[in-house]
Amino acid sequence: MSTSGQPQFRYTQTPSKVLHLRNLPWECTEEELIELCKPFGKIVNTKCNVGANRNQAFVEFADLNQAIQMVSYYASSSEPAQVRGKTVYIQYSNRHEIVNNKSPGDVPGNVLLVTIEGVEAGDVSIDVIHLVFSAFGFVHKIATFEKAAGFQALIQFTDAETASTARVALDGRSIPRYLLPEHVGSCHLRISYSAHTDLNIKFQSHRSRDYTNPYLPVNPTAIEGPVQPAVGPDGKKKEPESNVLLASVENMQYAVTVDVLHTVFSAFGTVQKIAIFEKNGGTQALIQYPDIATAAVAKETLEGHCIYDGGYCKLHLSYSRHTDLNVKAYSEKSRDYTVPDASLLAAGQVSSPTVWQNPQAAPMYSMNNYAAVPTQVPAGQVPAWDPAVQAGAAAYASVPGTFPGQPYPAPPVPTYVTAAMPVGSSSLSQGSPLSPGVASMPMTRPGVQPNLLSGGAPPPG
DNA sequence: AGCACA
Repeated sequence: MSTSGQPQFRYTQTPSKVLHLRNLPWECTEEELIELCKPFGKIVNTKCNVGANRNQAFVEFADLNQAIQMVSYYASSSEPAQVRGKTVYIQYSNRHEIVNNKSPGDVPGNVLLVTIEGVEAGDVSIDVIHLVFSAFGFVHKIATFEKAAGFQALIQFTDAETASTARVALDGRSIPRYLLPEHVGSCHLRISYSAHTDLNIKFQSHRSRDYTNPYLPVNPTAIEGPVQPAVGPDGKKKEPESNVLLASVENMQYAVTVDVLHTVFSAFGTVQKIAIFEKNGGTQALIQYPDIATAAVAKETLEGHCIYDGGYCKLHLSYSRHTDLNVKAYSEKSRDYTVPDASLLAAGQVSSPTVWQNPQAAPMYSMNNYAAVPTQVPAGQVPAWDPAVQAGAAAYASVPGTFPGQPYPAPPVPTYVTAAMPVGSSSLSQGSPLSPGVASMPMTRPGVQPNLLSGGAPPPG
């Protein structure tokens, strides 16, 4: 029994720089946590929304005495520690440092990632989002998209302070009912920070806005409506043509790289951009041509054909909804051949480990949100053929413009297969012919000759 | 209201 008047705890009471806080409101943000604790000392780390109910948190002070100050203060205070009116219980943690803190979404920035729970994309208009967030400061840009996590929006403010204010005020709150369709029940906002600092908005559309640039063109495809209008004149379902092709790769026994795709699709004209991504367990790619006509020819010619003999890497092509991909100029999974000094980029980025950004941000854009969002291709494995990539990159520096509008191509032969490479028939050979590294790159087994488009025309010669 | 994550 106790006669000391001090509360007895089942858990250790050894003082620690780290305090364990319980009974927090589940909406409690790091900012609120810091507000509560910083009068007692310098906070070097936090971890909030911990536990099944997300109602616990840890705060680490720079100095043990500061933690003791806080515990002592509230031990004798008549006013309990409170967050949002809830009494918060504070004790020493049984650990002495916070480890593994700070998921990327906790790192403050001027762009917020807002997840709107319990709604579909059509339920909350971009204007409503704009209205709600404009209460805290000038909203520069908004990009919205749908992910497995739900309907999400990136909101760009002027600075991290404004973003933080909005986050503190709105995280865990709901958009007012009168701004929503009647059928929407609750719609809580979950807000974290994005790693982005400046969104790349290409069009004003139902899914993205740039309020700093009223003259930004309206996207003719995006304005049509939510998803896939795709009805032909006869009322039959028909995907609208596009200069961007969506390729899905079936039976992918061999690596289908940006370089391979570039070689294959360049047979029909200038390939401007390529992005590779995973979807539903399969590999897909977006290939951007300058115009629909070129894309149409490529689509008709390549559909159902295989990149390699033996039925490997069979291509299925459709038109993408995108018209202009927003991809990294040079990454493992994407290429922008319209960037003038792609070779410099390549040289710089291939050797730079900082190419990959915030891994948490990546999944949100990794599927097919290339149009409205600064694309981050998910960090993949280091390619086994990395040296070949660099060799290939060198070759590609001369690629833009090397197929000047060649509208109806020669039969697509495997330009990267040494035996079949139409040297001299393509300006690819000028100055920097495809290196042996590129030529052999797709081969994972020496016994199998990549033979583009089996069933197509035989290679010349 | 009672100790994270790997």
